[in-house]
Amino acid sequence: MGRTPCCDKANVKKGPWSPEEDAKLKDYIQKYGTGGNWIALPQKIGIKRCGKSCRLRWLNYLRPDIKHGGFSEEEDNIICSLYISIGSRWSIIAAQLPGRTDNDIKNYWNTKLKKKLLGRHKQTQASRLIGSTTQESNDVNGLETLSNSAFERLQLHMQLQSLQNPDISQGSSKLMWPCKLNPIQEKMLWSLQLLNESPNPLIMQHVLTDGPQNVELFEPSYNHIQQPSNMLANQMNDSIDSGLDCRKRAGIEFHQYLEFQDEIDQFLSNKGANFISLDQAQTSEFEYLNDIDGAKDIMTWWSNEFEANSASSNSWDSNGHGF
DNA sequence: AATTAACACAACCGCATTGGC
DNA sequence: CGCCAATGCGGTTGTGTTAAT
Repeated sequence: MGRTPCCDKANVKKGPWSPEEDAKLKDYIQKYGTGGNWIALPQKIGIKRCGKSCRLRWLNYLRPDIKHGGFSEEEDNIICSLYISIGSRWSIIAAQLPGRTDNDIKNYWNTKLKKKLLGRHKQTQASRLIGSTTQESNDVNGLETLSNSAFERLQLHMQLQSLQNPDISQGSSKLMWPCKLNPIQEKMLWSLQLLNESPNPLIMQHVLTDGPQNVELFEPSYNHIQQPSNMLANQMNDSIDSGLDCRKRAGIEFHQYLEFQDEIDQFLSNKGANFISLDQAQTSEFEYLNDIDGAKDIMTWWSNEFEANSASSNSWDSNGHGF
């Protein structure tokens, strides 16, 4: 049973490509092209490789005009902007960066850029909670497990906003979400948490007590959704509910959350990059992303700020640019 | 100098999508 | 319209290199 393999695994070489294999593949494709059939290509060339492997090697390494490493600041900005807008659609992001491959950008994001933009912030959040209660510390750990593309995008978005309005992020007693979230962010949190199989109880408390009235701003499309009660939020303090139980008790169907996700994706697509005309009603919330240059300016400043602060590990905290 | 940890990048895997029949 | 092979794509793993101890 199961899937039929694309090639005879037993007679196929795996692992790093040798210079000879590279030369054979490159020469053949440059002379004759792929012939529209990657599966048959290895046999024609006389190398013991899977067709998919040949395709990957060509696209990611051997193809002419491929750039490796040395990402410029402008490329960083584009990657960040697009990641916030569309998430981990690496092929689309790569299409905006001539000479870059999706694999290269993905690796660059996962190993460098993400850490640069998110990793340090998480560390900052955790350090702020030193001295907090055990329950609160557990909540931070829970937040780590929450990390996914959408959540990272939300974090990036919030960070950009807090840079835009640093005053907003100060002076609140909220533990994890000290800044006032704009309605779409509230909605994203609400949606993400309820979709999550293991929602973070602290965030749930926030979104269930503070979120609903903000979410209502986005009506009428969600008038049909019964708002979760504050009692439910209190219960989250006592025990960690599964996301499914929570959804069930909130009286919300799964497809309604998917609508949330779609709307959020659509919203971010409209606001993050300047590819689609802006929705007038929501423009004021994301004016700083209305043009790509504005986003670039912020990202450039942010990147410089990070570099300037990276020498001393504590200085970042004192700047008040966090949540 | 040896060992271990962290990092960067190449390559693989398997699911989703596409297109021909 | 459904089936199936080829291709595309994103997540994950493997491997080589460098830094730290």
